[in-house]
Amino acid sequence: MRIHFYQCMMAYEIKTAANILNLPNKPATQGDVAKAARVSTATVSRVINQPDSVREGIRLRVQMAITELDYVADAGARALASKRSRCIGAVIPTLANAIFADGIEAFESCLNQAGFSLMLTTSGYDSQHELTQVKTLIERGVDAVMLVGLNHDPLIYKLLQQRNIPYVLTWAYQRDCLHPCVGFNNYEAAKLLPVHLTSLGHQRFAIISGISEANDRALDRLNGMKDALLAQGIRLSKDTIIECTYKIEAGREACRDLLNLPSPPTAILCSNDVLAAGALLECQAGGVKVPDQVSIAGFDDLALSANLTPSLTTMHIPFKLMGQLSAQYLIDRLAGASPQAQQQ
Amino acid sequence: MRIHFYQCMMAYEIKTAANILNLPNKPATQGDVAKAARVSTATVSRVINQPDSVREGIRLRVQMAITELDYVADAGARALASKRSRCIGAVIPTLANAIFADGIEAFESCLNQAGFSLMLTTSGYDSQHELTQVKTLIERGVDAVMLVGLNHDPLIYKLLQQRNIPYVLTWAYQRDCLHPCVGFNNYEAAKLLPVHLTSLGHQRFAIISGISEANDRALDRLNGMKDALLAQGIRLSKDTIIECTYKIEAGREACRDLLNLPSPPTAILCSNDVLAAGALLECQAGGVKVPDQVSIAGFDDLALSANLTPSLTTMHIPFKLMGQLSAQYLIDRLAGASPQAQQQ
DNA sequence: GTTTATTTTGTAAGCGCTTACATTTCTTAA
DNA sequence: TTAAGAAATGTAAGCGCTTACAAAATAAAC
Repeated sequence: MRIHFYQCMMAYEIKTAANILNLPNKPATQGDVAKAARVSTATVSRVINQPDSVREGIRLRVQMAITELDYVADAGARALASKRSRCIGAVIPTLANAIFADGIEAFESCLNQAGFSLMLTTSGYDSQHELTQVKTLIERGVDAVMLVGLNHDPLIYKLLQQRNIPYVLTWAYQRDCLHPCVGFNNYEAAKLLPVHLTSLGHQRFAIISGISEANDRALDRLNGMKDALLAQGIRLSKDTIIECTYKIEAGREACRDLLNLPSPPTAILCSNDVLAAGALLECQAGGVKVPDQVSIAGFDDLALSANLTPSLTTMHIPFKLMGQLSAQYLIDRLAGASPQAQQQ
Repeated sequence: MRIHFYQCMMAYEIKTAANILNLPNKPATQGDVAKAARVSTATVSRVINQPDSVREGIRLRVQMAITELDYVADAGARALASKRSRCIGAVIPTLANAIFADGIEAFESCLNQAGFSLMLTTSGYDSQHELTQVKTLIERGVDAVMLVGLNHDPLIYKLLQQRNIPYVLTWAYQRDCLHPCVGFNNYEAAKLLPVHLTSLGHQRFAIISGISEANDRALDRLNGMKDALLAQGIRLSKDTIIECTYKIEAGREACRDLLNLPSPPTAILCSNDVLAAGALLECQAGGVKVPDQVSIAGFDDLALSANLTPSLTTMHIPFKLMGQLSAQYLIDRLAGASPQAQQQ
């Protein structure tokens, strides 16, 4: 049951004492600080950017003036003069999927610690929109870019390389990828699920996949599952492979369709945990016993998955780590290093 | 069951033909475009910022030159000269909670359509960290800021007002709030849940709440529930109110503790759906019948909630709308308007 | 106490854009 | 046709910072 309360309230433009106070003095500039501390602007700049190069007495004087005047450096001027915005852009398909939300959280946290800010955009799984978003990020002057997945409009690479903007692909990995990437091999990982389930004796399979067009991760997972089944001599008919959006309702619906087939599957492979959770919940709602009548496997290892009853068989993916490593790679690149590939 | 595959792979620094091509020509400037189109830089600027003020012939010539040269305006220079970064900052507690992820997605999408980019940071429910993040956003030169909840370090307001940076508080609403806010009244909304459940005849209640310290939404919800119960003559003992983090495991654990009480509750009120889902799943796992033995109510109306069996009683919250309205408010403010408060 | 090497600080030239203002070009009406 | 007004374009002055380079202050060596 769903209770509704206020839809949404707004309160705007309240006049407070504080609001009235804010009219006057425009923000202090570096010049103001310099004057107050009786030094040149160059010295103020040094105190901010390379404090060790300024003698202690003067440094303290400048820092005091900075505090005194509430000085905050102007980002635009700084970026213009230094050619660095200290912002890193990311384009992810959507925040609605927890795997991106978690990964981005770790990504942002790393950037933050290194003194960078995150500019975040979403593509909605649309590669043309992704291109637009990359262009926007470039216009905003980001120092580096993070993208999800391996397949992107070639123009994206061209634009980034032209401007010498470091980038990293993540959430996926391919040994011979032409671009720096951080992730794992979705195809190989997906092959493990059918192996596990056939070892339990299952013969009649079905797959609930994400939309494989324009989502290389979904496609790789789908192909991995299909190929692993083929290797066991199992070929899926068309009606046992359903593609749908990554929504729990979609997973339920797909599962319902599968269970209504003349000869329903005994094992349902899902290309992510949201779909798998949907399938599992549909079974519960429909009184279908899991895993007695049907086994369900997912992919991603969401927090939810372990807490369902029965808990979901799923493929664990280290999203946080991926976010951290991607961030670290870009940070290292911007620091002038050439990070070495490694496996963790 | 959880299957592990590769932890995480990385491939870096692959040399490709494309990589080698990118050495030369530094990006074109407005001056280059001006020269190519045989106009002044002012005209180029106008073509970009107020195309209608340039005659068609020249406009086309300039646009052609822009395309030809792959010209992208320098964000820093633009911000410096125009005093506008076209970036809006947001500080949210965490992306791990779907309600923020969804709201932010809508927020970003609105900003995007209006030509703004989102700079996103997280505070981890720590108000001092939130202050730091706001400072960082100011340093990055954001044009406006969005914050979650009503209670913030006063210094945050001071900093924003000093620099005349518009801001909006969201995810919460209070009639006499001194700051622009978009949201709903968590206290009043939370009062409705006990009302509903007492009307079903429940008498023994328990509450699973988020950490109320440093989270005004959680506190308001908790107080709303307690007060509504008190109004019905029901006073909760200390051991029937559990505060925990917004994690599904925490919800399960809390639920387990509650069910093990000498006189367990027949109704459990949870201050969000993640906790409620945890509680519900714990009951399922423990064979406790819902709603026969215990009723569970949540808050937020996550996609998951409607799909559990039985589905969760929950309070619907219009997160997307809140994100959209917050974005619109800030956009309007930046456009010079004084948006009028309204209720949707 | 000089002279020289070293470190610290100041000077000033941009960075690439926007925009007020001056100038030119085009309309329009007499 | 021409003068006046309107519209389009150009000129050039910043915006606030970083950073070569020059100058000054300090330390080291003689």
